Order: sequence, then C-alpha cells, then structure tokens
Amino acid sequence: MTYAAILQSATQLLSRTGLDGFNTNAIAERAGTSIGTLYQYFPNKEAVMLELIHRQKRDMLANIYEAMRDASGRTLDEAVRLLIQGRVKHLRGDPPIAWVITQQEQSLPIPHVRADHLAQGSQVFMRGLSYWGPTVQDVDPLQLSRTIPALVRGVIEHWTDGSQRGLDVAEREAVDCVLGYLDRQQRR
Amino acid sequence: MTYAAILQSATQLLSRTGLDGFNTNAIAERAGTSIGTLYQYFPNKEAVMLELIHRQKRDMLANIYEAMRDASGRTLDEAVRLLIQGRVKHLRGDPPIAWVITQQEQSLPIPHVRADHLAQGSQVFMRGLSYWGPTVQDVDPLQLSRTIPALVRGVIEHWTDGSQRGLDVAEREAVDCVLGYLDRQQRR
Amino acid sequence: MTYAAILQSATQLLSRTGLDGFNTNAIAERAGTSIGTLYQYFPNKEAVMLELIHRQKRDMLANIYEAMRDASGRTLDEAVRLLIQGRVKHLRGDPPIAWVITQQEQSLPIPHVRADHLAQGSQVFMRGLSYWGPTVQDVDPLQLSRTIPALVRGVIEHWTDGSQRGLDVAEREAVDCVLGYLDRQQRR
Amino acid sequence: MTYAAILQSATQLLSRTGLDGFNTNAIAERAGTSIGTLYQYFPNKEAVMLELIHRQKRDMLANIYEAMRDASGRTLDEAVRLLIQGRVKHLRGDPPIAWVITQQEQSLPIPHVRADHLAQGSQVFMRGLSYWGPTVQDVDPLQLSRTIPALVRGVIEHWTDGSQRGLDVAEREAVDCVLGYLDRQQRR
DNA sequence: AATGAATGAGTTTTCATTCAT
DNA sequence: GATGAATGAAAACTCATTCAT
Repeated sequence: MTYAAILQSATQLLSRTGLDGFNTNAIAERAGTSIGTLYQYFPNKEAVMLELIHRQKRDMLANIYEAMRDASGRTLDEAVRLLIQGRVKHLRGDPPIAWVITQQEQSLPIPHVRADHLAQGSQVFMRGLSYWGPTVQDVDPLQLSRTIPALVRGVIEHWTDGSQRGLDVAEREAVDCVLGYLDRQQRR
Repeated sequence: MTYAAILQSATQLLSRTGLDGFNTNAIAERAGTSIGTLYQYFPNKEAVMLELIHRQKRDMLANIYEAMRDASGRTLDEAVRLLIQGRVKHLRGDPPIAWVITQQEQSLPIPHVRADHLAQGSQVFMRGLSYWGPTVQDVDPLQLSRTIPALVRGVIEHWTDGSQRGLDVAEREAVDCVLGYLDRQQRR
Repeated sequence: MTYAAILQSATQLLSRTGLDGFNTNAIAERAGTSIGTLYQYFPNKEAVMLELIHRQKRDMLANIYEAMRDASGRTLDEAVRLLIQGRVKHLRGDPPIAWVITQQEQSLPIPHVRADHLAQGSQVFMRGLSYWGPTVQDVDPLQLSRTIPALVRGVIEHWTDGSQRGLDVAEREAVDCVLGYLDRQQRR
Repeated sequence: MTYAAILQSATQLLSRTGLDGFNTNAIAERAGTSIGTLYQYFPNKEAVMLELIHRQKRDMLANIYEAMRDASGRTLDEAVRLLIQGRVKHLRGDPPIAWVITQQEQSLPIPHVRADHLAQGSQVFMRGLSYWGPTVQDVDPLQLSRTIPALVRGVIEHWTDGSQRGLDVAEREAVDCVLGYLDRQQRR
C-alpha cells in the first residue's frame, strides 16, 4: 500500500542519510509516489516523523508486555532481566533506524508527546513491579517508576553510543543498575 | 571581543528561539557584527554549535574536578553525592540553554565528538573512583566508568524531562542509583 | 441535484473562507460529491466561478426588471429610487457572498464577460429611461446609459466599503447622484 | 538600484501577465536578481504589491494637491474639472499598469489599508471643497466627501472598462455627475 | 579585518486536473 | 455517471555561504 510504502521510505531515508535526507520530496520519490500523494496521507512532514515514533513506541511497549507475561512466577532478578530485554528488543533489528528514531523522539518540538511517552513508560514499569509488591514494599512507587525507565534508557543510550555493539553488555549493566537501586531502596 | 560576542549571541538565540532561530544571519546580527565577520571566526555554522558544546563540556568537567577535590577524605556516599552535584551544576544556571546544548550534542552528526565526550566522562569518573580503590576493588573499572556516567546522564535527562523542576530529586535519585550499583558490584 | 449542490457549496465556501477556501477539492467535498463528479459538470474551476457570477447577474437583472414594472406611472424621482433599490436588492441577502462575487466579477480575466455585463446594464437602464423619454429628451442616450450604471456601482461599492452597514445611505446618495446628473444634462 | 529594479519588474509583470504572472520567482528573474535578494528587500510577496499600491496612491494624491493649487480662484465648475483631471492623471501613463494596480487595491485582503485609502480620499476632497464653502454650505460635508470620491471612481472605473479609450469622456461625465450632485444638494 | 548585498539550491506545501476502475 | 487516488507543476520562502569592496 502507498501509505506503508511512504513510511518504509521514510524509515530507510532516516537510517541512511539521517535528518538531512529526511525531506518530503525524497521520501515520496523513494516510495515511488509523488509528493502530492504523500500529502494526501500525511498533513505535513512532522506527521510522518510522529508516525514513525509512535510505531516504534508501540512495538517497544508490546515487547515489554510480552516480557511481563513471561516474568510471572520468576524471581525478581529474572523478572528484571526479562523486562529489560523486552525494553531493548526493538533495538536489535535493522539497527540504525531505531536509534535515529529514538533520538528524534527526544528532540521532538512537541513536549506533550514526550511527556506522554514518559508517563507510559512509568506506568508499564509500575505495573511490572507490582508483581513483586512485597519485595519492593515501602518504596515510593511513583519515584521508582520514573527513575528506573530513565536509568535504563540512559545506560542503553549512552553505553552503546548508538551502535549495536555492546548492546548485550549494556543490557547486563542496566539489569545490575536496576537491581542495585532496588536493593538500596529496600534497605532504607 | 567579537568572537565572544558571537558565541554569546548564539547562546542567547539558542535558548530563546531554539534551533529555529539559530541561523548564522541572526547570530551575527544579534552579536552586532556582520555575517562576513562571523565567517571569519568560524568556518561554518556547525563550528559555532561545536564551540558551544565544547564550552559546556569544559565547564562541566571543571565542576567535576572541583567536586573531586572537595571529595577527598570523605566517605563514598558523600563523595558520590559531591561528584554528581558537580556533574549537574551547569544545568542550574540559565536553564534552557544547557538543555538545548545537551540535546544538540546528542544529535551531533560527528560521532567521534560524541565518542570523545564519552571517553572523557569515563576517564574523569575512573579517576574519581580511584580514590576509593579499596572499596571498589575487583570491579572491572572500564565497565564501571562507562555505566556510571551513562546512568547518571539518563536519570538527569529523563527524570526531569528537560525542565529545571525536579532537578533536586533527580540528583538524589542518581546518587542512589550509583551507590546501589556500586554496592551490588562489590558483593559479587 | 448534484449540480445545484456544487454551486451551493461553492457559494458557502466563498462567503465563509473567501477565495482562499475556494478550491475544487473543498467545493466537491462540501457538496457531498467527489472531485471527479464536479469535473463532470464543470470543465474547470473558473466555470464554477462564472456560473456564480452569471446567477448573481441574472438575479440582479430580474430585480431591476421588476422595479421597472413597478415604476411605470410614477414620477422620475420615484422611478429612479425604485430602479436603484432593485439594483441593490441582491446585496441585502446573506451579505458577504454578493460582495465577494461582485469583486470577483471585476478581476475576471475574461474581458468579454465584463463587457457583456456592462452592455446589459446599459441596455436595461436605457429601456428603463425610455419611459421618461420626454423628460430625458435630447440627451445622448448611449452616454447616459453608461454613466449611470457606472456611477451607481461606484457609489454602492465604495461608499459602503464592502460592508452591509451604510447600504441604505449609499442607496440614497446614489439616487441623488443620478437625479442630479439627469437634471444637469437636461438644462444643457 | 536593486530595489527599484524589483519594483519595476513587478510593475511590468503585473501589467503584462496580470496576477497570474505575478510571482516572486518571476519578479526576481525579470529584475535580474535572485529570489533571495528580493526577499532581502521585501518581507513577502504581499509587501511588493503593497508598495506598488502605495506609490500609485502617492502619485494620485500629489496630482490632486497640485490640481487644488491650480484651482484656487476659479469657478466651481472649473475647480471640479481640475480636481478630477488630477485624480485621473496617473491613469494616462503606460495604461494597463495603473488599472491593474487599482483593481488589486480593491481585492486587498487588508481591510485597514482600503479603509485608509478611502479616508484619505475623503479628506482630500473635503479640503478641496472647503474653498467653495459658501457654495456648498449646509450640505453634510462628511457624506459629501464620501459620495464624491466613490462616484468619481465608479465612473472612471466602469465607464472605461479598464481601457484607456474613453478616459476623456469618462472624465467629462464624472465632472457632470459631481456638479449635478452638488447642485441638487444645494437646492435642498 | 570587516562588511553586507547577493546568491540560489533546497524545502515545504497547495491544488487544479486526470483517469482507471 | 460517479469515484477518489494519484499526479506534479508551481509557488513562497529560508538560510548557509561567498566575495567584491
């Protein structure tokens, strides 16, 4: 479908040439359509970017939910590892795209979208952690649900410097950070 | 001096109008010179941005070094708190600028610069931690020196969502994360 | 009927959004049909506009003819007043539309249409004045029949500045102008 | 000068191809400059059009003022003739341009500009007529100063149908209308 | 060294029109 | 007859950069 072709073209362009090559004319051309057609499916350039971001977010959340299901009945260590693996899974595909989109999300001139994403991330982690309620008892859950996603994101983003290499290590490090942080909170 | 005026103008423009208003003509005008002059001091637009980033980085490193001096003789807990306070100090000034620059740094199309910064961060932290050598003994120092800066950056960047508010909490959370992580590494 | 729906849609669009919203896609959509269908009834966009103008002209002429019937047997003063009231009647409906169309008529890139309209206006007025042949005797009828419509149009268009307000005064002023002009011509 | 070249180019384009050919790219090209340069002198396309209109208005007012000076000491008939000749003078140059601009002025999407022009026209005529205060005594001057410019404009615009031909006759007719109207007002 | 007018490639977006179904 | 996806020329405007003075 044309719509899909446009998004695919946009993705490719983004991963190959970065933001520089990401212009509506190029996107349309690579998609094999005309600009007019592109503008029939998207009100403007930003909308294309937004859709890309939404899709990535959607995939990520799906992965995390799946991980949550797998995590039930496991130990906390195991559960955290699974959740983080889910959180990172989408970065393992055709590598560069996901990174570029992740970064774009950050420079979004639409603060409410960013806020939305943060909130979603928090909610998911809170739900995930509720399984181990007793373990994580007495810790302010709201604070916890903001710190952990932020921490994970930071380790993943900055440890690997945007490259696929080291993702495994970063993943392990993130797990250690989360468990260390939880541990410390409980001993309070 | 003209050079300084240009950089100041660039900073102001960046903080007030964001990337949109950040164009060479505007920078020169606000600096009270002509574009021609701007191009006598900087080879191109990117160079201006790069200089802004370098300065911010320089300031940040200076703050951290100062914190390190203050930290000698303290407990690990105290030391970590001081280091992180140093790390964050530059975000407490005229707030928006620092955040915009931080973000720009990330979308730098010049990977080696980013890598440089990461490496510098790592080195500083390694040096800082060497004071507590015995405490942190037996932990792979390289890994540690990458994870901690990444972790801190993540918590600071994503906890506060770019706003000044909450920086205090973010700071405390970052401290907890770092200490938790260190703790866990040692118990291995 | 589809045809009527299209014209109505066009009228509404013109009155609500002005020339900016007057595009074939919008017209078709608001009319509840597809662009394809619009182009089955009209060869191009201009044709739609032309039809709107023709209709307005047709209405105006009808009003004037009606006024002429009512004017028979009256004094010249009364007759002129009635004719001008007829001439202006269509501007008293949903106001903006008529004005926009009037203006469009002027910027018509089709001179022969404008010429046609002028000629028609002249003819009508000539016919109207023939009732008072004796009164207006010895005046070049052709010249008179061009000046009077032009004069009336000017006073109506420019006195009111396109707004409904003041149309009453403008009407009275137009009557005065016409009678003054006729008076002067006769005294020659 | 570049500025002048752009305006001249705009004028030519307007008179030769009408509004259709009046686009910034064409204007710049014909002026022998680049679009960039055009946009250094004018903030946007509309500004070019506005400047054209202002200049025409300025010329027209100058002509009228000159006529007013010449008119002092003359009879009313003579004075009116002179004023109207002044009012029309600018239409006698390279013909089409003035007409196109006149028309553009009318379709100005900037109501306050139109209102300004109307007000200026009124003021000038009021001042002009004040010389014959005794003659025109007891007539509402405000009304008069709106009706007369409107009337004149109408006769000039619609009598001649945009062509230079017949301007002489139109001028004479306008004089007759004005005098007839004044006459009638006084006899009240 | 400083100036700033000039450049023009590049970008977004619109909209009248076509044509295969 | 109706549909509406697709087209693409055209237009407005931006801004990094150059270069003659």
